[in-house]
Amino acid sequence: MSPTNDHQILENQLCFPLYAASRLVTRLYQPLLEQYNLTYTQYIVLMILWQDDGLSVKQIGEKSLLNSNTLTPLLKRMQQAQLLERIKNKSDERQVDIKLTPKGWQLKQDLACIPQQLINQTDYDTEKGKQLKTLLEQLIAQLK
Amino acid sequence: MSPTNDHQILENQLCFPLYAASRLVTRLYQPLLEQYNLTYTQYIVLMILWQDDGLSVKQIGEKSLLNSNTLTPLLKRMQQAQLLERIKNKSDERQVDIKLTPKGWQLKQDLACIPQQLINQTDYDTEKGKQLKTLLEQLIAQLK
DNA sequence: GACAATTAAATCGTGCGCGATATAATTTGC
DNA sequence: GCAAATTATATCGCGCACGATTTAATTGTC
Repeated sequence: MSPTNDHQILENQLCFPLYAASRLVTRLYQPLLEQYNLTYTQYIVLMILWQDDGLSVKQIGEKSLLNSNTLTPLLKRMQQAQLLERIKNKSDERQVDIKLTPKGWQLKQDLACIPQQLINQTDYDTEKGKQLKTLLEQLIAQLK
Repeated sequence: MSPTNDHQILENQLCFPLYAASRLVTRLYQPLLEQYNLTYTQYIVLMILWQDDGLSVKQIGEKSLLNSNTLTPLLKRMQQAQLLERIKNKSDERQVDIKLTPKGWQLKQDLACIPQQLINQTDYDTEKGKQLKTLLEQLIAQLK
């Protein structure tokens, strides 16, 4: 039994609530997304593409903060599910551009209700949500 | 292209910064923990045990918000690494109690510097950190 | 005290995450 | 123009996460 450092106590760490909250929120999404055979990470990628279709794997990685070792298999699964196409870029053949299929676009409508549904379901204070989002974005900016 | 709902934009969602920040912080820990052959989740479990040795798998699950399907294999790996022992509880044989080995306790000293090291490394504003922690804990309490 | 219900871990299958490395295409330097 | 460096994906291996199910022990009910 060594002397206890204040920082070593779980309750004093920022990292644990971050980790726990992230998982809890993902769990909240999961049952809603499951109806469309989507995972949470696939949903993130869809949101990126709905806003900016045709991005390359690298560009999706920059927005999602995921690398090809996660994205390549994930995008292949989404291609299998006919949500998107993977197209070699003509002018730079190293690059693979991702284009949503009609089915991928359809999901944008199908899932439109999800965010509001979660807000209602949890009735988490909107003001606190905004504060939390701002603080998280500052942290991300610093770590990225 | 369907009408864009404000909530469907990645930038307006709370869930994404939460997910991204959590991964970024884990990445920050990873190289430091790797020196001791630990993963981030194993580190969480160690912190729980340093504070409360001898807890059952269920109790560790309550504190970490992880279930046996994650904890059982993780604890077995930690047992393999001789960080802890898994002991059948005499008075209730369904229960497995987890006791740290000397090597598991030793890590408490070895890793004592990590939290401060990360604080220095990122020089993230302490006041913001506290605010963020409070907001996250409120969110967790609501979702748990 | 037998038997149904409950509880604690373990097991199984799938999909991330990510460090490390490989492969192939493009760019740079000379 | 060609070899070296760089860049974009892909591949590999391992360890989470977690829903669903199984197994074994305990508790509750009559």
